[in-house]
Amino acid sequence: MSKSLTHSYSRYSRAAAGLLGKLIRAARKQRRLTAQETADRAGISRGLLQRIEKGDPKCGIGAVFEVATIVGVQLFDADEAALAGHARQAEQHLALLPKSVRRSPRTVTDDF
Amino acid sequence: MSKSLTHSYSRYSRAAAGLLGKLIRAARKQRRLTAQETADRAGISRGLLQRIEKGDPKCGIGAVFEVATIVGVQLFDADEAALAGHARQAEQHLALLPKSVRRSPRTVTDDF
DNA sequence: TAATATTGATTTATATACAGTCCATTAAGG
DNA sequence: CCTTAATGGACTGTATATAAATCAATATTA
Repeated sequence: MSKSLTHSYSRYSRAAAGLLGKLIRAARKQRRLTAQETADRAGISRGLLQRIEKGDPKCGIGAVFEVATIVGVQLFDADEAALAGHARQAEQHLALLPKSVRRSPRTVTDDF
Repeated sequence: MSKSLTHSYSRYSRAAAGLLGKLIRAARKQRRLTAQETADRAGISRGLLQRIEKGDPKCGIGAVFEVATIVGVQLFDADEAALAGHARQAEQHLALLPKSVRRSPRTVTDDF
């Protein structure tokens, strides 16, 4: 079954993916890297790189991050150390919250 | 063909995906959203949400962004306006660069 | 503690992401 | 210019991402 994913992403998500693609493309050009060379280094195909730069939301996030790193686009702060720090922080914070969530029958609206 | 993707992501990419997952999970708990409810709103399955929160790099970036938005994790600055601005900027910048890159036979090293 | 909801994990079937290839077009640089 | 490389599409086959369903374990609230 599965309805072939009629589902479309929110404007924000599409904008975010598109922006990231453009940033990657600009960064790649700045570094004067060929699409092929960049793809090779990222371990992906040139076709996938095209989709990433075009902002295709269906691209794997790992591949996108990989390319972003290679061309010098940093999504979060900076180095791995910072990343690890963030992760630890997120986890500690998590520890203070209940491990599962019991929802009271409340209605919520999506607005973004 | 296709070697079943022996390729593994760089430490940074894996860390970034993992961090994002943890941030999403923490944010979801803070908002007291059920996994099921969050998945429903994002238009994805609960299983995929689990993988996203676990930091699986193979998850589609669109799905990840969608969930991130829903639970209130902003990757870039803030609102769509800012996003559009960034995109415009990235594009203008791009316009100043050569449309294709001609590489001089130069060797480069990956170090991240 | 009892009752119930949430989670984590696993399994299966199907849609599709991706690699690989080819071709036409465009653009760089001699 | 002319040559050659880079890019943008399109197409195909295969691996796999994803939805859906189920079950056991865990956590929450009454």
